[in-house]
Amino acid sequence: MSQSLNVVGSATYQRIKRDIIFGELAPASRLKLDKLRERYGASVSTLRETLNRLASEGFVDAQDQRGFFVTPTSRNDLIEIANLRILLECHALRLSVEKGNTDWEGNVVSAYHKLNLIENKLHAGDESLKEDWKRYDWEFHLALIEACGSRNLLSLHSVLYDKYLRYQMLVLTYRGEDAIDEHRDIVNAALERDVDLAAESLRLHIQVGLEHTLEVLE
Amino acid sequence: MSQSLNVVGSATYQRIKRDIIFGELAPASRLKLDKLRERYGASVSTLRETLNRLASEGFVDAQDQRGFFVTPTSRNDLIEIANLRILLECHALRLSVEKGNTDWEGNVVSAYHKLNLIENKLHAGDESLKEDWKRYDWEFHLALIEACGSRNLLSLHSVLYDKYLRYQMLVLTYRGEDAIDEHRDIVNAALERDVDLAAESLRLHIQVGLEHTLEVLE
DNA sequence: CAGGACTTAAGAATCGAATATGATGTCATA
DNA sequence: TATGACATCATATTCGATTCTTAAGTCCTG
Repeated sequence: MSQSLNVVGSATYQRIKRDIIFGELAPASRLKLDKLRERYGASVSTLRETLNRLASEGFVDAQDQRGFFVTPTSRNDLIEIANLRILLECHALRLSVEKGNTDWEGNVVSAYHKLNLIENKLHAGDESLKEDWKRYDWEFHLALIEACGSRNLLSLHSVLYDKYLRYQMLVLTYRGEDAIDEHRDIVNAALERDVDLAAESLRLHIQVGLEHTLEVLE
Repeated sequence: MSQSLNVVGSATYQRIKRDIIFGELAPASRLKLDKLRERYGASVSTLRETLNRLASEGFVDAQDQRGFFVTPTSRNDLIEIANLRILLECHALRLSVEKGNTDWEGNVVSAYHKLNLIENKLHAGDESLKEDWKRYDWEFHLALIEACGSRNLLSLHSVLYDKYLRYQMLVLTYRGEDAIDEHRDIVNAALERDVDLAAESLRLHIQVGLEHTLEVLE
């Protein structure tokens, strides 16, 4: 979303955020400025800008005079995140399906196609594609709701998506054919402009994903 | 919400945010680091931390190599904000009305009572109470949804509330008896545990407020 | 007069040093 | 031995100076 686009700054922002989402910076672990300076090659000031930003998005915990920590994970937090994602994403999908024009349909079909290719490969056992899968899944879900007409809604949603993604990355398992089927159901309903069915399919998709993640999560 | 509580930092954060919401830093105006340093007595680094934070909350626009600007306002943005507030706050209210215990009821009654006192004074023409009114209105709306059981939801909501508030402050007018009545309807329905009616009353309250603001806005 | 290259000034981005704070360990005293 | 004062250290916070980028003039040339 709204990049604070400079050179060192936005680069470290991207990298730290990515490392948190992909679990390379473990939940609840401490983020010492000096260590981060080594690791990311940026000065304390730049790092602090980044960390403050991530703190307000909820990926980092800022504690008074005690520094920064990766936001801890919990089952309860995951449930909250998933439910909020359902609330926002289904709402956005409804609007999008109502308003979407030809370009929107094209983007949805294209994103779905690309996601499908990757998912079939993943299903065939190629584990090296996790990073790609993440990108295509994101682009698919985004394409679906992009015609909702609310920048603010899309912006809130993107943060939620990333938070949810962190939990998925934590458990690391791929759901396989089920996810493929669910995606298909959503696309079909969306393209047929069946608002209710599309929203319900999406809700189910997230719900099932949540349950799956909760199960695997220790 | 989640304070990055230090001394200089959090103080300037609070002050700048307040100044944006209350219109003392006008929409779309440029935020030069030097000027801000004079005005808030903090160094560039500290200011940049603050501004980055406000940027990720959406109160400030950060443009690559061109600095910071107060996020501009627009009718369309206002509409988006109001609709999102309806979506999140009504959802939270439903949960809260379902789950709220005795303490919750007590807080709601208390917050409502205090808001009522202020609103009657405002209605009687005492304009000096704007800052107080803001606080009590916030505490009222928060009390209602506080038992929703989702920290994440409350956190998203609080940002939205503030964004909406900025528009209210922009038009400066007080809606009078109508608002008083609307608040009463919400409380009554909430205390009677009529989930649907409470949510609908709240939706109406925000909707009417939106239309009022849109009308006055230029 | 129009358009482009050069110069200059304003301001943003970045940095490492200086300061302040909280955590930890040590010692004296009851 | 338990407790509290004190010193020490690790680390967060804050700052102003330095470097880099962009925007605005200015001048030269066709």
